[in-house]
Amino acid sequence: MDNGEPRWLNASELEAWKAFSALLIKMPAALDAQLRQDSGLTTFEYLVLAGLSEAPERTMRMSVLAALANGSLSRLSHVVTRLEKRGHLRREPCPDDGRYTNAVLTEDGYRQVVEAAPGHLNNVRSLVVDVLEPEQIKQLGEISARLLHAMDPDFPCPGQH
Amino acid sequence: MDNGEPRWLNASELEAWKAFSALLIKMPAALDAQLRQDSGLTTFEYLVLAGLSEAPERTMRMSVLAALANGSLSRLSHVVTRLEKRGHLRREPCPDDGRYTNAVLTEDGYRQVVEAAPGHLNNVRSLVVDVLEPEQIKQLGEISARLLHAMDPDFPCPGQH
DNA sequence: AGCCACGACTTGAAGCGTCAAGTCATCCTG
DNA sequence: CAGGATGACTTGACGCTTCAAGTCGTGGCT
Repeated sequence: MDNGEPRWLNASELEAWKAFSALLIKMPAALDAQLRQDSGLTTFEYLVLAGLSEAPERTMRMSVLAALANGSLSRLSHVVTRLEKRGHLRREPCPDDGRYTNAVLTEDGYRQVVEAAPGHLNNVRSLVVDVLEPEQIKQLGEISARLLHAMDPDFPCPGQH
Repeated sequence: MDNGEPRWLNASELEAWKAFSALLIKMPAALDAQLRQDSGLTTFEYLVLAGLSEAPERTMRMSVLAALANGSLSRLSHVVTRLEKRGHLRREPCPDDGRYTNAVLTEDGYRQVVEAAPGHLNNVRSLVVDVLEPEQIKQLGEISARLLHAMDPDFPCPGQH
């Protein structure tokens, strides 16, 4: 791992890293702020509801949903408890296998997503997509895929379509 | 704001956005995990200590430090309280103007940074810098600068050196 | 059948961040 | 030179995430 002298970043690497690391902090905050403001949802909650809204039967297993929203099962369980109290979804034991739990979006939860989605999309556009050149969007996609693959080899390797 | 029909993302925009948004969640978690594991520090705490270690007198005003670490003054105040309890730094009222508070890194805190820095640097290399082509690092820097500028016009406009 | 291991979730406590008030030193205005 | 007004912090409460146990079906082994 830590073999001998550390290799410091050169000037251009450092500049890129500083900007990128600031982005890693501020972009999620900006996305969260809009959703919180306009819909009273966190990004995580939005991902959960939006994920369910596109699933068959508007139903998904907890663990699948957790992966989709990039969070732990424990975190999801707490969030589902909150969303259940608000009436956006409900839990159901999986009929086929009692070890699994399904989350099911309610009508109320579906309305919530439909209401929140355009504002969120708009925000993604104005903060990211519409800010960059088409070329840069492609670059960002490739860079992101590479970095994800470096963190988790299960992530599809970039460079193969 | 929400003028008429929302414009959905096309396929390549969507792909890029999905990868990027996953990255926004997982990269900070991966950076935090290493620091937490190896040094018992959060990224924010590390930025605070590292910032102080490079400042003249190893001293910095709270509000400057907060900006440097991309966080609110309130958050910094809580963190400084914790770090003060651990002996990594101490508070001092600014001698020139009693409204300001300075944070001063202790010897103990300095050792902490010196110990943590190589592992963190190594992690930044293995998760980001060494994963990308030099060309991509440059692209990532430019993209990040643009996105930061879109969120906060005070951030130096990209394209002018 | 009965026992056990496993994996999917759930739960409670502890830690961290945010938000809204509150404190306090200095400046500014009359 | 009083009496706000301003701006830099501080504090406490609350909400969310994590971490470590705990619960509970199933499927495999004997």
